[in-house]
Amino acid sequence: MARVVVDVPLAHLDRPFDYAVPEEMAAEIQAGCRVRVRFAGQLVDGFVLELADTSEHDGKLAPLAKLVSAEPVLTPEAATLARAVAERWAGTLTDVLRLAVPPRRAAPEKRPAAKPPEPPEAPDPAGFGRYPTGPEFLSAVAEGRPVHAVWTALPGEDWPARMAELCQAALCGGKGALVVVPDGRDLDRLAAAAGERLPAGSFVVLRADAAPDTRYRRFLEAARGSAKVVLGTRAAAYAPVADLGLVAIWDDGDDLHAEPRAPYANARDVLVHRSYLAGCAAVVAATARTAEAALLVESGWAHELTADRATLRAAAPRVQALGEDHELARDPAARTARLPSLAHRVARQALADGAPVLVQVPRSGYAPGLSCARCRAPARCSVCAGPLGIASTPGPGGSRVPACRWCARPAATFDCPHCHATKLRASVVGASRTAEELGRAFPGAAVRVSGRSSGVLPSVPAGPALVVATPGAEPVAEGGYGAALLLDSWALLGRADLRAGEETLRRWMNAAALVRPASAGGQVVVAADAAHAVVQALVRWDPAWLAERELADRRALGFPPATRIASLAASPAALADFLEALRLPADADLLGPVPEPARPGQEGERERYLVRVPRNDGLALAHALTEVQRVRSAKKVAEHVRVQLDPLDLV
DNA sequence: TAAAATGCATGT
DNA sequence: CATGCATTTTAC
Repeated sequence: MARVVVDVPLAHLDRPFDYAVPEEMAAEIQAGCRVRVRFAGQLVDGFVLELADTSEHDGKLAPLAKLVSAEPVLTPEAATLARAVAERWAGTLTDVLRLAVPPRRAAPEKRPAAKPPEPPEAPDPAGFGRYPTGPEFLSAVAEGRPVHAVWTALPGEDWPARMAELCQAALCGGKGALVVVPDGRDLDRLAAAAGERLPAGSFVVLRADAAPDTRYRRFLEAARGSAKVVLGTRAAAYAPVADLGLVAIWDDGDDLHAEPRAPYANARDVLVHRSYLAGCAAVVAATARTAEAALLVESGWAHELTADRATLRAAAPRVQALGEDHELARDPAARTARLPSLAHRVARQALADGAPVLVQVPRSGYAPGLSCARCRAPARCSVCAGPLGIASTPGPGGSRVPACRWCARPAATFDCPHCHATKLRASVVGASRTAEELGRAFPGAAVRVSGRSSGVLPSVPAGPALVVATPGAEPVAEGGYGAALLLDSWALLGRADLRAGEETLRRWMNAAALVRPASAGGQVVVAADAAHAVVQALVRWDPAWLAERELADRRALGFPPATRIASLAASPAALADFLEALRLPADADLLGPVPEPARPGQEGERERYLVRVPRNDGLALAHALTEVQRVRSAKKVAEHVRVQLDPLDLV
């Protein structure tokens, strides 16, 4: 008898069904195999969850229609994890399994399983030598102890190397390891570092954009245990890893870690839960720190893996806020680019030292620019002459106040210096336009652009050049940047988002971490008001302080991670019906409804409710939501209600 | 897409 | 109120 999870999307059928195992399959079949079964008349795909002698079902069992493959691709550990994720995020096991197991390909299965390479030597503890508890942590991982850390990487840290050393520690102790990073570029760096430290064939790289055969082949190498280290992007959080000893995530605040498909689980939370199920070590790592990571520390689940202040001072660049320096550069060339004088001085000095300069600018489209409605000249800040822009999302009260993208000062009124018109119009100013302007401010300097539209550069060589990049697309500079100008203060003011402060510091620090230490002349200029807490956190290089503050603020406001919030989105009628059936936990608050912005492919009015419960009632809330989805699915209600737990876009 | 359950018109 | 046929529902 085989217990099978069938690939149907209906919530009320999200449970195992028992099938008889025909004689001819009995020898080959095992838990984790793909099968096809006749289900309500149709042939559907499924996975064998387990083989058992007796069935709870009291009708007669239908036989399995086909054993698709004898390869056990859904390991018991992955099945348990997927079930837990479905439960916690009020989704179905089937939805999670679609992320967890890549589509089958016949060719890679024919290749014989390779023998796992011999374990490597223990890693050099010097890599983590700058963190007081680093070498100790590394040996705990090697000994297979379930230690948990929030690792705050030093600026300039070669984090791929450190992650590879953690994997090396797990391997030398006979264990496997799993590291999840936000994007393909980070994965390339991590894979290169792993290649230098881990035996050939001991690790695989799982990426969503790989060819289907490649993807399945690498997945099989992990499932068969021939590669005991898995490096990948968010879906790799579910990858099978033999003898899992360590899970790790890099830059947990990056929203690429949030899965956009149901049930919308976040890679950090999946890995934290996985480390609990597997009883293994866990590392939540970043240059900055999220409120969620701060809670892991505060609750005692993780200890801090951080350097002391003296080490930090030696590694960090000098950071200055634009502050009261409103003065435009005296240099005539700089005046045409209208760069604040401090930023201009710092950049010029770095270029003169023969070093590249990083300029972080807002993502185009994220914040459209503004120009004079009459003469179409770009609108400038009256204080620092930076470009004016308008928030892509309305601020508090629904207002859309134009503000400076460099110094973040709001521009309540506009008086065009050329034609004295007072009306503004939207215009698109991308990174390339900024690059052009900057090129004129620094004649002779090479200008390179790295962004989504122009292409993301993985790295730039040493030598004087201006490197204009959007957040998350900053190339690594050989030898480090001499300076960085952070002109993306937009996120601070332009977003009413709950995570705006934390996200701003994350972007700034990820860019500033690529700059040389102050002792080697490294300088950072941030175009924002020095009085702001986020700016202070950057100047003092104290991400833990800001994260604790953020956590306290969210506790005061009743937002995650201090609470758990579910978002329910659908038409008003469907929501009324859903809420009618919903049996909320006792301490739940219902907030809303608010209008939901229309999305492509959706018609009709949509709105959204939020349901808030104390953190400890999160599972009870998820269960209540799942129950309603089951009832609606069984009643064949046509309209789907989108349920998201702890969504990132809370306001 | 197969079997079972249910609905419904028809004839006694 | 059986009977036969069509439609809907179930789901192993």
